[in-house]
Amino acid sequence: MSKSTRWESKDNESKHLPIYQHKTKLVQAVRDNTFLVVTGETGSGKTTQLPQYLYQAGFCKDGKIGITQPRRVAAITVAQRVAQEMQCTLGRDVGYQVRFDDCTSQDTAVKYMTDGCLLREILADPGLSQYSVVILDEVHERSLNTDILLGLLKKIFTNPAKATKGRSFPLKVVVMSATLETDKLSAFLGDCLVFAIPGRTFPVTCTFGSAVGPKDIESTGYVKEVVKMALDVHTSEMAGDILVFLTGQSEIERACDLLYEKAESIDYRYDVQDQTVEGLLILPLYGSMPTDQQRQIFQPPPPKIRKCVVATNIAATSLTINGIKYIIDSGFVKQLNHNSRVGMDILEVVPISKSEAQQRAGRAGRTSAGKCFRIYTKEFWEKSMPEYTVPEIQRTSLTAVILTLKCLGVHDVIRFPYLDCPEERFILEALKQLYQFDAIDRRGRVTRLGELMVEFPLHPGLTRAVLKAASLGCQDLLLPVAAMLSVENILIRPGHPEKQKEADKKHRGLANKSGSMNDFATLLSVFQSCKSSDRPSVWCKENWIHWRALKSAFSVETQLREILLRLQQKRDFPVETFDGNKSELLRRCLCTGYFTNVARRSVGKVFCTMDGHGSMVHIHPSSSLFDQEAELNWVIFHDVLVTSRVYIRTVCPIRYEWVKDLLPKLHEVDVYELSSVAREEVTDEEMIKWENREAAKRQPEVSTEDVTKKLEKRNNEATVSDARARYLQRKQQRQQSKAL
DNA sequence: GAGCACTGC
Repeated sequence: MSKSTRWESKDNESKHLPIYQHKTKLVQAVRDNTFLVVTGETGSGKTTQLPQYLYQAGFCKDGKIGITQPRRVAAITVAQRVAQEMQCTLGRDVGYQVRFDDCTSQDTAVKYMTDGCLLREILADPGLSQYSVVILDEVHERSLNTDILLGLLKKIFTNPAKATKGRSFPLKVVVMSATLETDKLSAFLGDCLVFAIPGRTFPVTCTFGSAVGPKDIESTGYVKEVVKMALDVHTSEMAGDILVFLTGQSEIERACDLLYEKAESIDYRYDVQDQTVEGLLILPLYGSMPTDQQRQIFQPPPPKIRKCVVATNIAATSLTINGIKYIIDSGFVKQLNHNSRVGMDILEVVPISKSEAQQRAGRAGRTSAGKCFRIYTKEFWEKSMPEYTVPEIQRTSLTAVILTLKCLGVHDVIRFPYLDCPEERFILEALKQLYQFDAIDRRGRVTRLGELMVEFPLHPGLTRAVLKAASLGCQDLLLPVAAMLSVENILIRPGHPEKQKEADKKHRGLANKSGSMNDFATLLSVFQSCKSSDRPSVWCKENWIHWRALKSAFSVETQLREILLRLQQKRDFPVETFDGNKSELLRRCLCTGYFTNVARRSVGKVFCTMDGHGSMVHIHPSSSLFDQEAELNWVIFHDVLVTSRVYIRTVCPIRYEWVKDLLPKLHEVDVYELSSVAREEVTDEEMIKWENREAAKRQPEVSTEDVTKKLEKRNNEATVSDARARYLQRKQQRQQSKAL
């Protein structure tokens, strides 16, 4: 008996899914078209069923079916469910692949994976020769990797030679999305067929409030307002759990405190149609919360108790809580925006988009009809909320992505088919940075170093430092540091002042233990101390270190080490010797990747960045260099944090001589010249002309003193001061509301 | 003198 008939005969609930009646037509549509857009809201069954239909229809005869997801858990859980439905062992016919966890085999025909994994696969096999069907799921979420995949798949078919290279059967591409902007998707893919499948969710009625209007974008009054609304719902609505959307940990904790206070003072004994609600169970939920505490959220509440979860956006897509009937929407979210004018990422509280508001509301209609209470006015909805969230590709630093594209042979990264084009200056900034890191040459072609760099799942600067260390034979110094910098924050700083003091003291102890006033060295020391400890989790607890984060740093370090080993086994891996002072080795390696993040002491405690923006920055108080006056004139830093000031974090003192030869590179390239190079293959003659012109333009040697002075004159760009001003305003409001 | 959401390789 063939496998497919075995599955066909299996009568289960999948036959009752909305997608089931469209099975034949859907399979035919995939057969007849190269591109197909499938839309359907949650509950349509498209993610679990379509791959099975295609399998049964024989699409796996020549190749695999690959389905991408933006999140790891989704890839894993969906694969588990499909394996169960197909009655096969997970990892055989049906499997999944995510970072650190490859559950596939030679036989795997239906493979769920994260979008990042497929992107990595394309790097090794640009024609995706192993696949007969590629399905991109959750495309409406517009994750960076999914957007890039979408462009790459479109591009494959604009070049028929590439599309058929290495394969004897056609590649089919299915793009799955919620019913948003489907016309745009179809148009992008050459007006391809759109197949709509009805969803299976329950209606959610939405009401607007009166608390937050268009003028209140800067207000923090919404914390109080959501609390009031939650209590209203609790005392006047039928049984069913509440989910409140706020923006961050501290707000959530404040809201929970207020809820406890107020809930005790009201009479919440209430009867509605025999369903008695006697109490309220208040649960915070945010990403950095310990995992076991997060698990509590999923427990059904005790009888006659109503659950009220106060969460960040983590509850919008990543975690699904059963039994939610009421949503309270603050209308705000914390969003990381890259600003190319100042070369900084700024985390800001902004109004959500209308589509995001609908997504939040939808969380109330998964098991029965629900209600969504928006605390903002209809006017706020109309005037302050954008239609759609700006896709990640338009608000993030593109350095790593552009390198990936270049390595895939996409020379013209400006005219690459983006569903939504990033601003040109974002692309130019990325090119400039890649040039500064020697990942591409002046003609925009990937260098040998760039080819090595693309293999690492790290920021290119950090990768460059790792590669430098590897060529000097001291990778053991850099690999742990790179791993520690690419996981969640390692040092825990609790909310209570007493515990804060204790944690700070421990952290200062760890910094001193590392022997040098250097935050990177502290990270290395923490990594090594914990690794050699008998009971690492206990050690972490004692030292206020985030054990979950450190564990993932261990995995990252192992992965980086494996990648490096693989690259070193190839023939021409660079080897260098170091004739300086051994104690400087770590810092010297860091300089090769962080010379774009150099700051020089200006006046007093103020430092000035040397990246061409000349931003005024302060050392963050969590740094071991905070308040260290002596001899500290030049530093490199890992990142920037804009709050009440512009702070640099994870800092390390350096000597000017170490970056002297690298710094001119920061001012060498005119991005607009680079843009013309980016657009087209340039002939040798043109290149020579261009280089001559550049050389003529290049100014005579300028001393760094002059550069600094010039830069200090310029204020930080408006966006940074705006962000600071908004931050200060919020802070002031918080203090006022506390005083009241 | 400290106020950072979420996701991914």
